[in-house]
Amino acid sequence: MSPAPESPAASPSSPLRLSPLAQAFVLHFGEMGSRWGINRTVGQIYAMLFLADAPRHAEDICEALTLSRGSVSMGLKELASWNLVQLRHLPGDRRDYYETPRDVWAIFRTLVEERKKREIDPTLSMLRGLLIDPANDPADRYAQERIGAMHEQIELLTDWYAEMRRLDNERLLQLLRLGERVVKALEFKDRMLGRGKAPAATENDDGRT
Amino acid sequence: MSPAPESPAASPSSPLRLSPLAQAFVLHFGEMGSRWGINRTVGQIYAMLFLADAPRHAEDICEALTLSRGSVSMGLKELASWNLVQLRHLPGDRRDYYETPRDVWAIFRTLVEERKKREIDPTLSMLRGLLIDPANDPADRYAQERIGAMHEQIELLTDWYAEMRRLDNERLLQLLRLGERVVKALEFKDRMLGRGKAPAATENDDGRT
DNA sequence: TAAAAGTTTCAATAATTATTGAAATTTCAG
DNA sequence: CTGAAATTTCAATAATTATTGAAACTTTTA
Repeated sequence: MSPAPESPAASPSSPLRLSPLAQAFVLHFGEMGSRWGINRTVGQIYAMLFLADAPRHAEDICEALTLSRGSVSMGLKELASWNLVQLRHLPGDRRDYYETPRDVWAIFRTLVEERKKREIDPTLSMLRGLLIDPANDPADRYAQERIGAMHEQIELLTDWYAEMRRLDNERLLQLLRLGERVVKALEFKDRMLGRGKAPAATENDDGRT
Repeated sequence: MSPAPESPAASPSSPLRLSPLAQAFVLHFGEMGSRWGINRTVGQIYAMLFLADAPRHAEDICEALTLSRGSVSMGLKELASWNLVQLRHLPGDRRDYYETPRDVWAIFRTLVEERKKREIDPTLSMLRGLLIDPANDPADRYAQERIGAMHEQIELLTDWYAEMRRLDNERLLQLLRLGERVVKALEFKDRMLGRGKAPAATENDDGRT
């Protein structure tokens, strides 16, 4: 038994302490948070819920991560806005319980979708706006070309993404596993069409002229 | 004419003022910076260089964006660490000039590569570390399963990415344009193999039980 | 309808991150 | 070498963002 002298009969069933494994996982997510565009609190809450074998309520989270009630509430709100947590209710308990989707594919899809919404879509519409602006100064020809090229590229990618999004998990998996063979097929087709393109190994990318 | 009473003969050839088009573009990149994990200064410097029809030196950037010399130096250093700017030199001028790669595909590749390095690789090795840790408490069985699932998924994606990275621009383009047809082929193959999977349209994703 | 149990908000404050500009450093021509 | 022209560093400060916790709010039950 661990002789932890904490409020003895405080919470009937909550696992106040995280295992060392969970602890390490949670801390990493907290640290990475800033690189992923979320804050430490949000990263930790997500990590904890991801590992939990059952939905958790806010008080559980406060205790396990030693965060204030307010922080947890805001963190959960943010995770909800990312569609990364779902609300659950237990019979005979009116507290809000939270869990993360258990399907890692679903999580991945959600992340990509949300990042697209926040990081790409606004830029895409800004670019469109600039390109159709009637106040087109011919002196800006070069800049307009550059903006057009950027717009075209992003649109190509988002169109492809829209296509891929329609696939279910199983087909997406098939496609990923096909990876190498898709490349081979393209190279073959290319050769058949007579284009003598080189094998395109790890491209020489250094800055020399 | 705009009667801007600024140092009349200050810099001989530098285009101090950005056009309204460039201005809008630069401001947007500054604002989006925080969502992309860079700061406003860095976003603005990149945007300005992206639109420039020739390499620019630091002083140019200071004037065009009204930033301090120090900020610009640090911003350029950061962009260099992302491989998003290249150093250039003009004959008879010992100042450092900077430009962005003009190929939008190269930029895209660089961005993906760098984000992977910073946002995914560290997590992947952390997960590996946790999974092979000899101090495996059997009580953590569920958490270990979850961590394993996450690791597997990320590895699947990074392996696929490694495959795709080997393609040259032209083949990547082909692949993107193929998008829809790849899906069709998979669906067809599936049907031939007797699996009666439904058409898998925009998945029903709402949180109801 | 009131009390209880829970959740959210938000102003204050802590912590972090960005920016400046003066000083140190580097580079190169003479 | 020396001095001028450029770049970089870094301590100070400004700006932003995260976190807390008390008060306001909501929902449910008695």
